[in-house]
Order: sequence, then C-alpha cells, then structure tokens
Amino acid sequence: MGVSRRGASARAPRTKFDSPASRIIVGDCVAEMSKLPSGSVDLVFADPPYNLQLKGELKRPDESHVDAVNNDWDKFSSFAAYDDFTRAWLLACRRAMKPSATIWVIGSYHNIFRVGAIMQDLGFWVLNDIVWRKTNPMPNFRGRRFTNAHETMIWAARDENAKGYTFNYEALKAANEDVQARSDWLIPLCTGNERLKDKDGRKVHPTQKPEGLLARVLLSSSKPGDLVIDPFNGTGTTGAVARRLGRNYIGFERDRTYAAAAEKRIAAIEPLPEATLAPFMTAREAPRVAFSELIERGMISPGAKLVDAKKRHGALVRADGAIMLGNKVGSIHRIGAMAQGAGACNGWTFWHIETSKGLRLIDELRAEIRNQMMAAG
Amino acid sequence: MGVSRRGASARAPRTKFDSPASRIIVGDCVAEMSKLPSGSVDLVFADPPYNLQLKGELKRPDESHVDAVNNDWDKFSSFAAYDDFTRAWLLACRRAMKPSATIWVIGSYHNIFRVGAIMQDLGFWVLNDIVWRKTNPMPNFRGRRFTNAHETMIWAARDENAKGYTFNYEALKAANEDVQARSDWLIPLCTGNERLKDKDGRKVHPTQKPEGLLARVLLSSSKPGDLVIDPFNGTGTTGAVARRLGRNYIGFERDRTYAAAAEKRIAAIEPLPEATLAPFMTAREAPRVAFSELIERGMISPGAKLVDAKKRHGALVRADGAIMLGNKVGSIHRIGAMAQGAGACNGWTFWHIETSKGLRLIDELRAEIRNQMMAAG
DNA sequence: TATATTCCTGAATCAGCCA
DNA sequence: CTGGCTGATTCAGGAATAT
Repeated sequence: MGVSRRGASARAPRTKFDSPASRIIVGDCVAEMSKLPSGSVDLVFADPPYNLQLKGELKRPDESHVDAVNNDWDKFSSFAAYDDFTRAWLLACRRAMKPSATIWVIGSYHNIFRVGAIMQDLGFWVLNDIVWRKTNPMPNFRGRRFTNAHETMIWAARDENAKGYTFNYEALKAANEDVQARSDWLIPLCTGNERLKDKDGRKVHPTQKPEGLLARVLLSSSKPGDLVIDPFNGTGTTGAVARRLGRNYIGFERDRTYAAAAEKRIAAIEPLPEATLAPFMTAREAPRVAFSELIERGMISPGAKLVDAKKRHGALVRADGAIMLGNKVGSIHRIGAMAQGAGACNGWTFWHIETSKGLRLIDELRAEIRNQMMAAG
Repeated sequence: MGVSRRGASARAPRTKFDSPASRIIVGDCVAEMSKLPSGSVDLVFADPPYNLQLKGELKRPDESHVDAVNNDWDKFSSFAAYDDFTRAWLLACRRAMKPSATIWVIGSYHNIFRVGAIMQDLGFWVLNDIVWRKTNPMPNFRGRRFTNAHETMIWAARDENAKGYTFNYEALKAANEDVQARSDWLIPLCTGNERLKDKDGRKVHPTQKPEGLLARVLLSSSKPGDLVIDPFNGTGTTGAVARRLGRNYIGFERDRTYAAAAEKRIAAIEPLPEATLAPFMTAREAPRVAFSELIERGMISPGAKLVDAKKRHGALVRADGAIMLGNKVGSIHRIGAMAQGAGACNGWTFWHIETSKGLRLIDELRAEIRNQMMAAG
C-alpha cells in the first residue's frame, strides 16, 4: 500500500499532548482520498500541476539554460483533459471535507482560471483569492511580458452556506500591527537550505513551495489538532509545516522519490510547544454570559439604574434580567438600540452602572464572571 | 444611433498631428462591436460586470450603511447565464481585434476565473495576469475573511501564435528604476475630484476605475495613434486616458446616463503633446541593419578580418556579407556561436574590426548607420 | 490662517445559535 | 428550515468642520 506512519493514526483525534500524526500515502490521490472517511478533513491544501504548456528551451541572455518544469506529471493533452483531472481530484477532496472545512488551491495564470471556474461549478464557495507576491521572482528573459512576480491561491468553503469555518482573524490581525490581514502576501521563494536537494545537489522537486507560505495558510485557517491533507504532497512542505504547527497530516503522492524525500523531511521536524500554538481566546469564542447572571451573582441589583457613557439615557434593571426604558421593556441590546434610535446595539459596551468611583461598564462585570469561569476550568 | 463624434473618424488612421478621435456608441456592445471592421482594433480594455451575487445589507461596525453594487446590470440568473454573456462579448472583441492586438479584462474572484477559462477556451493566449493592489481597499467589516485588497486583470493575445503585439518593455523598465515591470501594481482607488459625481454629489457609477490603472495599461501595451475600444465604457475612464495619451477610442455603453457623463468627461481632456508620447526607440524596434550594409557603405571591406574582444578567434569578411571561420561560412551570429561553441551569439556585440586606434565593435558601426537613418526621417 | 478633529466612503459573494 | 435574538466587527485617505 505504500503507506508509512509516524506516531499515532491520523484518524484518531489528537489529545492535548499528542504529537501530531503525519502520513504519506503513495498512490493516486483520487483513489486514495476516496478511502478516507467522508467529512473527516478540516483543511485541504493543493498544489496541482500547473499545465504550463512550455515549448522548446529557454535561455537567459547570458546563454545559460533555464531549468524549467518539464516533468511528465505536468503534461496534459488538452484543456479538456486538464479539466477532467481537476474535477476528479476536487470532487475527491470535497467528499473528504467536513462541512466546515475549507480548501486552498495554488496556481498560476496557466491553470488557476480553469481551477477556479471548476471549483465554482462544483459548489465550492470562494472566500478569497490570495496573491503570493514573490520578493525574488524569475525575470522575464525575453522582455516580452511583465515579470511574472506572483502566484494565486483560491481559498474556498465547501458550500455557499457552510457555517463555522476556521479563520483566525484576531491572531492574524495581532500579528500584522493590529491591522486586518490583506489578500496580498509578500513572501520569498523557497531557496537555500530550505530547498530539498538530492545527493548531486540538484533540486528534488521543481516547484517546492516556501514554508512561510504554508505557515500563513495553516495559521490563518486551521487549528492545532486539525486534520490537514494535501493531494499533491511533493516534497511535503504542507506536511512539514503542519507537523511543526501541531496539525495532523495526510499527504498523497504518486512518485516514490518525492514521497521518500518528504518522509525524511517531515520526520526531522520538531513540533512547536503547545503553548506557542494555543489558540487565541477571542471575543467571539469567549463563553456566553447572560445579563441575568450579573443579577444572580449580586453584581447588579434589581431596580438599579443603567446609563450610557454620557448619561443621556437611563434604564431600570428588572428582576428577570430585562431592562426598562420609559414603558419599553427588553434586553440590554434591544433597549440600547432603541435609546440610540439605532438598528442594533451591543448592550454590554453601551450600558454602565453608577458606582462611588464613577461609571462602570457592565462589560467589565461580564469579564469578571468569565475570568472565574476560566479559572474553574 | 446614439453615436457621437469628436474630431476625425476613429477609423481613419491618425496622422502625425491629428487629435485623437473618441466616440461613444450607445447600445449593446455585442451588436455594436459586430459593426466594426473585423481586424481593426489594436487594444481592448474590458471591465465587465463582476456578478457579485450580493445578498442582504451590510453595515459597518458603526452601523453605517455600505453602499454596495446593486445595479441590474450586475445581476445574472446563474453561472451559465454569466458564461454565455461572457462568451458573446469576448467573441465580438476577438473578431474586431487585429491579429497583433491584445486584450485586457479586469475582474475579482467572483468572475475572473470564469472569464479566464472562457478566454482560454476561445483561443486567447494569456500573456500575464496582473494584480491591481489597492492602497486603500474597503476593510472586511465582519472579520470573517482577508481584506479583499486587490483585483485581477488578464492580459492576453488574440491567438497562441500571435506575432508582433505591442509591449513597451524598455519604456516600462526605464520608468521603473531600470528594473523590469512586475505583475503586481500598487495603485489607489478612484476618489476625490477624479470620481465623477452627479449634481447631488452621488457617485455616477459604482465601479469607476482609477485613471492611473488605465494609464499603465495603455502605456504598456499600445502606441499613440492606436485604436483602443472598451465594450463596457461606463464613465469613460478608458476613453479619457486614451485621449490624453493620443490613442483613438471607441466605447460601447447601454446606459445613456453613463454615456452622457463619459462624453462630457472625455471632451474636457487635453491630449498630451506629441513629444511626451513619442514611442521609446527600443533596441527591438530600432531599424534593422544588415551586416552587408556596413560593406556597402564602405565601413568594412571584403577581406577584412573580424576578431573577438580577446582576439582568440578571427574570421574573414566575404563580399556577400557572410563571414568565414576556417572553412565554415555563415552569418556573423552563426559563426560567432560556432567560435564559442555556444548555441547562439549576437554577432553585433561579439565581433570587432582592428583599427589604428585598437579594436572597434561592429555594433558601433551599426549605430552610426542607425543615426543616419533617424536623421533622414 | 493653521491645526485638530470628525465625518464619509470605497466592486462585499461579511454570524451563529436556539427555539 | 425559518425566525428571532445575541452581540461582534473597519482601513486609508480625502473632505468637511471645529478649535
């Protein structure tokens, strides 16, 4: 079967202190992916053949030879053949994906339009297209086009109405000077020690992707313990980064040479300590607290008065956890919206209670309760 | 017919001191483009509907309303309907294009994959995909995706084997710190005075493109006097930039309000002086000089000896313009390659003649002839 | 008049849970 | 599956207004 294992089975859920499981399955990715339980995968990263359609040989102005992609696996007889191939592996991925899973596909102008259109036709829902801007692209030697300085990744959900996909928004923002991460990423090519070479010093694979690119993919759209798969394993960049980041991994690869190099590479990876990977506790994911809990815990008494920051509005706290403004009764949110004449309002960040030291936001009281909940486990 | 004219007919070739001709034709672009002579157009720029498929209303965190694209012209019943629409206008463009013409199409992830795949299926040959990186994109208000900070343009030739398309390589390189222009362009949104507003201060069109973007498109892939068309004229950004840059223009627009605003806008444009637009004389476009002309002009005598810079090789000049090394006869290029054992060689920058003042590169002699040709007009 | 602050807006496929 | 409620969420730049 050409299956190798490292650590526990990838199918077993990873417990808190497990080492991430990594496997490479040698074989056709469509056939092998169909053996996975359906709906078992959290994230797919795919770097399929680009169908470059190169002709002849390209030389630099100094007459040196350009070592281009010239492998059999990148040759297709027609666009239609490439489309059939693409549909097949995308469908196999889709079957294996959880409803909340997302998929990344990388390509260039040679293939990415076909891939994107087929993904839409199959029902995938595009979330973003991401541009990998290369700091050090190969120049256009003939001076007949713009330097092809980027590649494109499509990030898509399984369905239009897929709920709950992972997007580590706050972590990305915190890592980016507190500004939202954009759709254009500037990352160098894979070179130097990171580039796998054979014993003769030749590159093992012509299209090895930089780990920095995969790191950003996995950090943005997966969690530690997730199962990540890559239908076109190649030299195993996805697996190497997955292991380092505490994600479980299954890669599929037809070529035994590539698979062997990838196995060795991934085995040498030391997963990062749990603490460095622990997910951000975001406001969105924080445990829910009902306003009535503040009353039950005695932090606010029925009959107390809530006011906004400028004390323009005052509302009365009822025993049942609703509040009253004039003769209107409702939630802290509803009444807050009504007070402002707005369509919506987050009552937690609108209403205050009056204390001897001045106004106190009720969101601070909620934070106290949350801290107690966290401490209690 | 809703045709307006400005200056001479766009079909007449522009003579040296003509003002560029601009027309906007009100009507369906497929029907109207089919009235153009086939093979008459030098460049197409198309900004088709993106088929955004928006649902509901989006508000900013401050509860303000996001004024999104909600026009009928962007609504399609299905991907298939959008594909049919796309095929039709692309075919009409292709018919009107000269064999050497190229086409630009701009889009976002909503439509660009379908557009690109259809272009390939119709026989267009993609030259580059260009990323317009926005300096000031709209943020992602809900924090559920990456900020969509770019749009994509496809630049394609009419056919795979199209010869002689315009790419002003040297001018772009000179304008870019003497480095090749890349496929990612950083350009701000269209705002401020450049943005067309109606008398109530509302934007005339929801998707007006910045002139800076069109300027780079036209400067890179067209020449003064070329005929540029835009099937989706809108507010006429393409026409405005074309006129300023001395290109003739025909735009197609169904909406009379847009067309009227565009007419007024384009009429107010003052074309730049000829001198600022004169094409860069590039090495590739410089007049060709045959080696035999050096002999005809008496700059080199038959029987003279050509040598390389280190005088390791010596070749004999024949009367017919070929040269001879040992018993091999051929062009300066072929024999130069043979002397070096290389696959190719630019003989002009390899061979020298011996003068009383030392070696002189034959390329310098060619430059003398070219200067004379230029002076003669 | 100069500086500081507020306001406005741009091609947007922009939530998740429970009853 | 729908409806309703909770409550989380924005960057850059130009224009307008206030100090």
